[in-house]
Amino acid sequence: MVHSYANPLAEQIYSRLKEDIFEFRLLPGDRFTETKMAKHYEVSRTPVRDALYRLQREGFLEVGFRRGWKVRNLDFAYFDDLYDLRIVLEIAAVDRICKMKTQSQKLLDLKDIWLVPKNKRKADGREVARLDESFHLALVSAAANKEIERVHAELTEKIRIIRRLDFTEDNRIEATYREHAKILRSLLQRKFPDVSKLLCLHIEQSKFEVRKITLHRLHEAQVRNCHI
Amino acid sequence: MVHSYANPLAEQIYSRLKEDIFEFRLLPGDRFTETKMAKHYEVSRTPVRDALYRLQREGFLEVGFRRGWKVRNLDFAYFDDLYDLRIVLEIAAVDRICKMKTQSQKLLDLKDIWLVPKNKRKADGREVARLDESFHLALVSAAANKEIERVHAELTEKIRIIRRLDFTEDNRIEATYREHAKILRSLLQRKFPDVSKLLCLHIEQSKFEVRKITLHRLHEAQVRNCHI
DNA sequence: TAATTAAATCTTGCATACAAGCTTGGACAC
DNA sequence: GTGTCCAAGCTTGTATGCAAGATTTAATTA
Repeated sequence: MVHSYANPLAEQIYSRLKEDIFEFRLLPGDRFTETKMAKHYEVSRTPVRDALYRLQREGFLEVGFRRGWKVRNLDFAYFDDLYDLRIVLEIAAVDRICKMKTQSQKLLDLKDIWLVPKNKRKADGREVARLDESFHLALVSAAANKEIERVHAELTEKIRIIRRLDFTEDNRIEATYREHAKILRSLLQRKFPDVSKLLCLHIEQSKFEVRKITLHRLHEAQVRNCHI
Repeated sequence: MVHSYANPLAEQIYSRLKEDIFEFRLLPGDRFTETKMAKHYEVSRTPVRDALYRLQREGFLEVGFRRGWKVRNLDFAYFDDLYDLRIVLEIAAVDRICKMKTQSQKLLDLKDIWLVPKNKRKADGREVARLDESFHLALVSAAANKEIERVHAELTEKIRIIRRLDFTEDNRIEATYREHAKILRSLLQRKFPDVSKLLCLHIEQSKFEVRKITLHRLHEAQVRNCHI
């Protein structure tokens, strides 16, 4: 029951749809039908439906009974709740880590990425965005609770659409390196109160910055892109 | 996009399947096929598939590529992780509640159920199990974060299958009333350190008791029930 | 002109047909 | 007796047909 991949086509459509949403090729508020999507991706309605319902459960889409599909609008109250949940989970993770007897290898590996001289830092926004996600996922993974990890990973997917925008300005990239370094150093010394405070501020700051940027970028995308 | 219920049949099959799993009519480890389930519920494979995949993503079932379905085995490491996540979320909830300016009505309503004289308490296990769930859901709901609430509600569904068993013994029902009363009183006085400690112990204790009972009950069910 | 209504169209929900590929059982070789 | 290989049968993945009901459009009436 371990080997074998399930629903190859449905999986593929799921990924492509999600990417279209993330890249703002499908814009918040856009309406469409299953038949149109099936035509667009050149498959039948069945795998499209599977993908759509999965994305609906994950909160990216809405569906009305015989009334078609709609990309969910960006809702800052929703993202605020997600960021607050993220703080809860990551603080819980570092709490658990600080109480552990042995240092997790996953944390030590992070040193090679975040505790490096300035000239070895990455400068590309997309890459730093990916590294930032990996950093926080690794923190939670090191806490050794699969369910916390799973929920945190799902949450990470949900905020990615706006979180990426935090790395489109150089000073934000620098701030990320600075703050991750401080968090990591404190964590390796197991100073829970310090880590806790630093992490909380770090996430709150990111939440704030992203909110500033998002509306602007969304408007850009609306002007630039051709809809599907 | 608000009115209208989606997929009536699929929804119904989902509920019936879940109930069959919860009531141990479908036992952990049981294998079955989509066609058999469709015959059993007298519908086509389509709504059955929708329900099955939903239950798979929720962690109740496993599916192999063209190899059939299987009810997931009870895994105590999994439930331990869920209980730990539950502690994290509920502690976070009471933390938020203690920091609020005004008292939530949802909490005040709980007084009528849990702060009552002994002769007004419920004695039926199933009913107390329901009330216990409502108590903890209400705590988290009062914390005013929809995403924490959603994750906690999903988690509640996942542990229900074994959590119910905690209320099959009278002394456990009494302990629940006693502990809920203490938690509620401390919470209404916003004594976070007290609530935090009481809640943590309460959930840990429940986790421990349930673990003791589950294997025994599961064995009983295996002997008693006819499989689907 | 505005409101109402009825028909046509659209969209999803469910049933079913077919195909790809996994599993199993038996024949066969050694 | 044991291991290998092939074929038949299952089981799911995908495509498609049809029906219920929601939406839209246009005609009709006040």
